Amino acid sequence: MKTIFFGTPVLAAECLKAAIDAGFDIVCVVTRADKPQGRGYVSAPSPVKVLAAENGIEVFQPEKLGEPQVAETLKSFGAELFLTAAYGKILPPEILSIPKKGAINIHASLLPKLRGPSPINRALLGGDKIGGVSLMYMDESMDTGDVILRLPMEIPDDMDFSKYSGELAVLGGKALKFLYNALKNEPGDRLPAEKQDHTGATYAKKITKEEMVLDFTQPAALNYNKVRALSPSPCARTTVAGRMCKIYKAELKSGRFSPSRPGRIVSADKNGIEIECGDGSLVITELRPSGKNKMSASAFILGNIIER
RNA sequence: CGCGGGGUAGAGCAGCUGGAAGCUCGUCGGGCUCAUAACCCGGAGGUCGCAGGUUCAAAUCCUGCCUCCGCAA
Repeated sequence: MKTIFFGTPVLAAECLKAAIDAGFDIVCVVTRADKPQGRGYVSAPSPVKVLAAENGIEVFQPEKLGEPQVAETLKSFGAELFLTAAYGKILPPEILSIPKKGAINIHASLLPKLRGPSPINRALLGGDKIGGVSLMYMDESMDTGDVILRLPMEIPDDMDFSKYSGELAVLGGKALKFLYNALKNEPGDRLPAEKQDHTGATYAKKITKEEMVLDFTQPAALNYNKVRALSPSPCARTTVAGRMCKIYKAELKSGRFSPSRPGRIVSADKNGIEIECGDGSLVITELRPSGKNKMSASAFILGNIIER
């Protein structure tokens, strides 16, 4: 089944791999144009592009999707299906209408919950107990199309971003496998899909820099969720001993303190750096000071003076 | 040429206005104690990222390189 794949970041690359494994004949990969990024401002290919190159798949990197040439180029591949995963752009109607089997998006939430760019982070930030992936037909707005399949999974309290993404990638692989078989056995072009309940929709907007900073006047649980939702990237931050640090791991500790002073360092020892929050406290166990490597809290304490 | 901070003992750091390599933890040996992640005494462990240069003398100044990281996108 000739398919064109759209995607850019790491997660999309994992989906692409899963799609290849599932049996889709990926004839072309569309990904964002290389742009200068990272330290030194060097132009780097997207993870999807790298993977495509490894598999000998043609890569197409249009600047603007609206231009007629783009649609022409996409048509020239004669693909029956478009598959997207975190491509980052809304496809215009003239492109959506090209493949006869439709354009299907894989999204990391149980739609209509958490539509938008950061469903994974938001699920953890919100302390959701259930998450998953959805397959849907794309329409002209963000994640609002008819849903083909939802695969749910439980989210344990101690799950962090990297773990959750990993598990979602596995689920996504299963979803794609299902999709491949379903399309193969489908006499028509479209699979059965149900409309979303738009009244129950929530939106997972991007994480802002302000949100990454821990706020110790807030309950410890909230800060804990922040740490795990953003680890290992982009990472929750705060200043410890006067240094900006990324916080990779932390533990939750409930309890009350009589002279309530949020942000106070309760203790700093081998077990970590315990900081009082609005309700309970947060024990930082793994962090990275700016300009340094990741280290355990106990190591950090050895060379830094911690004032209570 | 986007901006910036590092690379010193197993770990985390100080020293960097040039002149005997240090701190905390760990580790090893011994001691104390009913006992201890406690305390006391003692020891081992470092080509100061690499390569040049300046100097009587460089971890410390200069040049190049390697490498790790933060910001911004």
